[in-house]
Amino acid sequence: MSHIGTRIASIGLPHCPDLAVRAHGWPLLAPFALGNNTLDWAADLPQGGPTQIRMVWHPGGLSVGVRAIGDSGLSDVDRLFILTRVRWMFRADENLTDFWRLCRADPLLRRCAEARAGALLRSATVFEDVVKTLCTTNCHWRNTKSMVGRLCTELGRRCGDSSDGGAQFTFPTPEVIVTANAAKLSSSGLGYRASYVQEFARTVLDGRVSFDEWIRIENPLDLRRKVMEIRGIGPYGANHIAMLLSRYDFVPCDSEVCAYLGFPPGTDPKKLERAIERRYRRWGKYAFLAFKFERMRQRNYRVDRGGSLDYLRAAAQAVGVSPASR
DNA sequence: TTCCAGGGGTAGA
DNA sequence: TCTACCCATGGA
Repeated sequence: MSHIGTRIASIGLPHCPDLAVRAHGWPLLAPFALGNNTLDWAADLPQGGPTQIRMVWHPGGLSVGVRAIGDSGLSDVDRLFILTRVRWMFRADENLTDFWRLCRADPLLRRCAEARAGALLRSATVFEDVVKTLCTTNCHWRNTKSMVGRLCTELGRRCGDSSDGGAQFTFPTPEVIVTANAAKLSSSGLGYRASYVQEFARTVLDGRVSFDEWIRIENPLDLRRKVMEIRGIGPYGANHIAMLLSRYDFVPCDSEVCAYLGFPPGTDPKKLERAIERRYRRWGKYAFLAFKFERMRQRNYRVDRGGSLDYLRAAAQAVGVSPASR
């Protein structure tokens, strides 16, 4: 394991970073490596190139320490790059006070407000989050982890070893994905999704997709429509991407949601959508967060099926439940 | 071997 | 707008 290197900054947050990391599965995907209250990120710095960045926090604390692992001196440009990305990942500018106000009036989610839960970690770029979302469709979560991991090891740049001892690779840029051999991309586990990923990278490079424009869209329905213009992104994917862009109006209807609401597998998605709309109507633009944290209270909830119970312990306890005992 | 998963595209009615 | 069929993959 590399030693801890340059201290970059401490970023204050309006919400709990520990819960932002532990409340969902995103930090388990490359180019992240989750440690004990640490998250390593394989960053591709504009001037310094591949560099491991370590984010550190205390459970219950409201700040994230940021360090660059190794001895390489960082330029001002790289420092600014790192801080901007880390602030984005941890949603440092997000205001969840309205969500917490609703939580305080709710017997189930009252503790979310006390614990300052609600923020969910996202990737360093919107591009990366869209590609990862494409990798969640029609496959097991373990397959998603494998797909994203192989995408990084085969097309990313090697950074060094993470806290768990494994090599870390950066997430491939749109340029690299566009020029990658299509057959190789497919055989790296993406399967039929390879053409979707490659086509998306192409639209990003030629400017047909503008993430700044997505972020500026006010009406969540318009954002949904815009995102669904990407081939491979349907209603589930669009809702998921909207959530990553801090628009929580819609719940991504997947097999988990279906099971949670007590519907049999294969239930008509429109029927599911209506059920969700009825159930979370009073949460308005925070419907997804209400669903997310309500589900976390479920006794057998697991952020990462097949993963460690320790991973979700802090999050589950913070919102008022004992960890799953399966 | 078969089934299924954090779905979605397409053709045809 | 709805339905049927197809799409790779990998673990159980």
